[in-house]
Formats: sequence, structure tokens, C-alpha cells
Amino acid sequence: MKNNKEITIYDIAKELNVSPSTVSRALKDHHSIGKKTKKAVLKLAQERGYQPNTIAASLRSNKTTTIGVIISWINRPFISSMISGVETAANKAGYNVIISQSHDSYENEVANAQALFASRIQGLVVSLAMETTNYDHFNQFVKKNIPLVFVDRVTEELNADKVVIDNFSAGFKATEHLIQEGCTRIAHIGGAQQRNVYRERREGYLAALKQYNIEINDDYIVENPVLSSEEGLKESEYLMNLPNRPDGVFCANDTAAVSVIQYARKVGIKVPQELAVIGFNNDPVTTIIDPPLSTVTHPAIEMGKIAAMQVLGQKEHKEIVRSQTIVLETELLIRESSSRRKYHTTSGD
Amino acid sequence: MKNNKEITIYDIAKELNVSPSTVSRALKDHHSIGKKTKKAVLKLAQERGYQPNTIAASLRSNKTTTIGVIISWINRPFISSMISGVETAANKAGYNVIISQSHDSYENEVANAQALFASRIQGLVVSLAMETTNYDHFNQFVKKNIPLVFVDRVTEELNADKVVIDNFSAGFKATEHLIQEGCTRIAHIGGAQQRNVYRERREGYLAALKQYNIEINDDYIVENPVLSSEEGLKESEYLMNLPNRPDGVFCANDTAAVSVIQYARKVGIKVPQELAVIGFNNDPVTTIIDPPLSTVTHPAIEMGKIAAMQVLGQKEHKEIVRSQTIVLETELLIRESSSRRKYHTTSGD
DNA sequence: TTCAATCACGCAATCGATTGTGTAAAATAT
DNA sequence: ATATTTTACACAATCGATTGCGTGATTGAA
Repeated sequence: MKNNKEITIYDIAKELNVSPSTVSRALKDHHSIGKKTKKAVLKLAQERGYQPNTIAASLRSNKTTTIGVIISWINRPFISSMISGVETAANKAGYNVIISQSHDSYENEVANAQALFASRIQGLVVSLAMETTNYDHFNQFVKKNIPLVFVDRVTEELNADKVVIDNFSAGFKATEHLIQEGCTRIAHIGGAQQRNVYRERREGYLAALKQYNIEINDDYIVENPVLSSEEGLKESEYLMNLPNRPDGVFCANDTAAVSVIQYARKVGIKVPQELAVIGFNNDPVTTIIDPPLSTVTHPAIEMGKIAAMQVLGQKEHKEIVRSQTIVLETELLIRESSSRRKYHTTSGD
Repeated sequence: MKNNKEITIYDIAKELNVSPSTVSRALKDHHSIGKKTKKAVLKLAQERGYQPNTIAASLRSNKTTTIGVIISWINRPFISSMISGVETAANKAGYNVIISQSHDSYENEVANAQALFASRIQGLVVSLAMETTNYDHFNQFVKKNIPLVFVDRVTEELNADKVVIDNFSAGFKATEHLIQEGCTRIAHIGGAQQRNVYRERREGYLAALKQYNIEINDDYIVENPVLSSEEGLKESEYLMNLPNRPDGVFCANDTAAVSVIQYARKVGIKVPQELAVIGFNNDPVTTIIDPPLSTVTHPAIEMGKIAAMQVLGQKEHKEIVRSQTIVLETELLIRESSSRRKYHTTSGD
């Protein structure tokens, strides 16, 4: 078996006594190739199991069929679902997806961007690392007109497309809901404020309090750069031991919200009667925890799909439409953890 | 700004009045290049921001720095963690990772394998689709000596490396645990039996029953090809309405096990007193559900890392050591859902 | 001083597909 | 029958990096 050698258009050309250019054109159904020649080429290519060498084509055309994705951690529900959307859409368009994790570190993010740039990706989907405050490593893509789309964790400092949700409005609605459930001392566990998502959610929270004439108490507002389970427990302990402890908490993610419920259970605070809790993301755990956690849905898969389509769609244009921001709808999911007036399991109001 | 043109070794060569081959060799620290020349080349390359064109190098060397991954769904805890491990290890070795989802469909898996093969990946990590029973689409990799490693869901029908856990033993231990907790009517919710993981877990279950002289009741054994929440509820309903309903259930994944607990709660069956439940995977939900779910841990991230290292490690060898199977340890995590004798939250026995 | 190593580098082919340009032959028009 | 298109293909350059082979110059040895 001479499986070592891949079959090329030269092999086919030689066997058919035509030139490689004819084979190349025949394979792409070029008009200037005769019908019999085309058929013969197609047939032989089929028989020999010809596989076009995409590397060679890429070298010649200076194009690849690959897009890159940079995210914090792939093994998080929102992220992996988002990537699933990217992969599905890209795959449908015949593109490969290279993923790389920043592990929420700025340094890694820079290194990943370099590596992907060197790999000549045709587009890049990014959800920023928690740490990142400098965005220079993305400029090379902008300069070379490589489509760059930010998802969820975005920045205004770059002239790039964005696919986001309305975090302000979602934060507002979540907080408003707690108010309508009768909460008067509403706390907020937020994330790193340099990240738009956490900043905007907090702003929505503040705006809701203001609108309903509820005094803002800085003691009730914590900023946690990790928002893990463990950190969530720590913040819960802090909040629950305040002199005048909160009767409602809006958490910037579900992980922290689950921790609040677990802490409350441990110290005997009743949820939602004594403490209403609402999270963010609609992670799978929200329906498992007892009581089920109210939250805000993120259309993760769809965000990924749209981001991929943005990246691929604008590829053709010479004049790129920059700074397009696509805002997707969120939904307030009211479950038992925040239903102080009545006890539904399904969405109310 | 003439950012359109990438800078190449030819540009550097011309500017320094040397040949491109000298530049190429200087950049790789070849011994036959003089020190001053090397320094000059490195310096200019640095200044001009030279980025080696990996596409051209790939064409010449017939090698890429890319490995592929085919999995069912990326947005599942075990899978995304496994990929995280693959990505981390591959990245450290300077490799890119292309992922593609089969969505558990055979057709997609075949298409993905083709696409990755055409992309000239240097290695492939696969966790088989639920449906797959024919493995011909992987033969092309074997024939071309492209490292192929199966993870978790493997097959014996191919001469390839495998990274697995001892599913039989894990199934045995899980069932034995239920027996030791006093269960006498132990049911099993299993997955598609053509997949080794589900087959072996069931065999472990059967072996444990046999060893402890417990009669095997076929009514207690169900095979579900999906093992989703919904399907888990259906199977729970079936099992709990049997004339002599089980007092213990070993589920082949945590998703189904959680459904069992939820169903039991709904119909007022006490877990673990009336029904002990144990799952598999140690998904995040296992610590959220009430009562916490006993389960078997999967070292997901490590499996991914090892798979990646297998793929990359054997790259150098000319004579490939085939059929190496690496078996990783699992751990029985005993939580409240199966602790009928005593109530611990931590591991017992 | 002369011959042989060693050093430092250039030449040119190669990887496979693509594409602008050129050119016979066949088809159509005048 | 001659001029003009059209058809159908070949030639050769190109994309950028790599590498076997060759060669002039320098160094060391005898």
C-alpha cells in the first residue's frame, strides 16, 4: 500500500494527459473546461480518493477556513453552550473552529491572540478574560481587517462587532422583581467592574432601587472578581451577618446565587420568605437547587451562532461595517427562590 | 500603512543582502550560520514584526500544528472539562485544537472525521457518538499513521490508543455500595449498550449482584439511549410503579440520577430511606441536589490532558505503539442520597 | 607553504493548488 | 473561402518556508 503519498492534481493530470491547471479548473467546474474532460477528471478524482490539499490552497489564496475562539474557561455552562453555537454555525459554513482558553488571565489571552493570529484565522470570536483591561492584542486583527466579534464580555475600546444582552435592563428587571416581591433591603453580589456585564448589571440594580425610592446602602453591594461557589459563600456570610441583614439578593451569576441559598439553608434563613434570591445565566443547577432559583436567561447557543455568522458574514465585504452591536433578548425566569408572595414553580407576573 | 503585506523571510533577506535560506536557517538557529548574521536577522525580524507563515511551513513539511477533537456535545460538564484538559495540554505543546461536535449522530461524526482529515490534523481525540457502530471513518487516520486516541467512549474494533476509566469496576463498586447500605432490590438505568461505558457499568452492576447472591430482575434493568432529564423521569416513573419497586438505583449518569431523586420527591418516596440513589460522573449538580447525590468521579480534565499527550507524544515515533490503553482511577463519592445507614456528607466506609 | 577541514552562505528545487496569459483548433459569421 | 469568435486547454509564475547540494573563503594542520 502506497498510502504514504496523498494524491494530488498532478497525479490526476499525468494519468489523464492533461495539465494540472486543467484538473484544478475541472474540479471547480470552470467554464473553460470541456465536458468530457471534466467528467474524466471528476471520475478519476473520485476513484483515487482525491482530497484537495487545503494547506496549499491556503498558501496560495492567503485564506484559511478557520476561525478562532478565545474564552475564559470552556467548562462553564454558558461558555460551552456559546461555543456549541459557534461551532454549529461555523461547521455549517464549512469552517473549522479553534478554541483557546484564557483561564481569565490577561497574559494567556494575549498569547492566545498571538497564536491565533499566526495561524491565519479568518475571524475571531472573543469573550474577554476577567482581568483584561488593555486591548492592544486585538488591534492586529482590526488592522488586517480580520472580522472580530466580542460576545457577552465586550469592550467599547475597540471598533469591533458585539453580541450581547441588555445587562442593564436585565439587572433592572431582576431587582424590580425583588422589590415587587416586597423586598426592601436588597443586596447585590457583583463581579469585576471592568467587565461590562457586571458593571451594567449593577447599574440596572442601582437604577431600579432609585426608581422605587429605595435608599442605596453600600454595605449591601459587594464586588467579587471570581464569583465562584466558595467566594459566593464568603460573600453570603458577610451579607447575612450585617446588622440589618438584606431580605433580597440579586447575584450577578447563578453560581453565587446558589451559594447564597446554600448558606441561608445552613444558618436557617428561609428562602424566599426571609431572603429572596435571584441569579443570572439560567445554569442547569438553577432547577436542581431547592428552592429552584429565579434567574435571567442568556440565549447562549444563539449568541454563539450569531457571533459566528457575524464573523463569517462580513468576510465578503471590502468595506466592513464596524461597531455593529447585536442585543439579544433576555427573559426573567421567576422561580420559587424569589417568590415571596405566592409559590409558583413556573414564571409568574 | 502598508499593513496589507505580511513580512516574509524574503523581505528580510533582501534588506540584509543575504539569501532567504540564510534567513530561514538563522531563525532556527542553524549551526552553519554565522553569529553576526544570526543576530542581524533576529534583530530585523523582531523590528519588522516578522511572523512565520505556518501555512507555508505546513505545506513544505506536510505537517500542521493542529489536533482535532470529536465529541458528542461540548456543552456537557464531563465533555467540556475533558476538552479543557486537551486544550491546556495541546496549547502548552504549541498545538491548536479544532473541535467538532457529532451531536451523537453517526453521520455527523463521519463528516467531522472527513473534515478534520482534510484539514491535515496531526492527531485526533475522539469520544464516540452514541449511535456509532461502524468505525471505518477512522481508518484513514490509522492508515496514515495519524495518532488516534479514544477517550471514555471507545471501541475495541480499532487499533488505537484509549484513555478510559474502569467502568466495570466502578459499576461494581457503586452497586456493592448500595448492597452494603442494605438495598435488596437494586435497579439500573443504563445507556446504549453498544457504548463500552454503559455496557461495562451494567456488567459491573450485574457482577456485584451475582457476587452478593442477589437475584437479577430484568424488570429492574432499563436501557435508555439518551439519559437526559426527561428520559430519566420516564424511567423513574416506570421503575417506581413496578409491583415490587426497587429500593436502590444505580444510574449510568448523574443527569438520570437527579431525575430519579426529583421524581421520588414528587411522589413522596424518601431518598435515601426508601430509595437509595447513586449516579455517575460527579457533575456539578450532584452537590446541589437535595439530598446530595452519591456518584463516581471521572477525572475529566486529566483524561483530556493524557489523551492530548498521547496524541502528541507518539508523533515522533516511526513505529507506533498501538493499542495502548490507559486506565485512570475513579473514586466512589458517597453522599446522602445513598447513605441509608448513617448520614454523612463526606465519603464514608 | 600546502593540503585538508571547517565555516558561512547561496542556488534551486520542492510542497500542491491557483490563475493570468498565450495559443492551437473548432465553430460561427461574413 | 476568409475573417472572427469561441472553445479548450497548456505554460509558467506565485504563495513562503525549507533543505540537499555546492562553493568560495577562512582556519588549522602537516
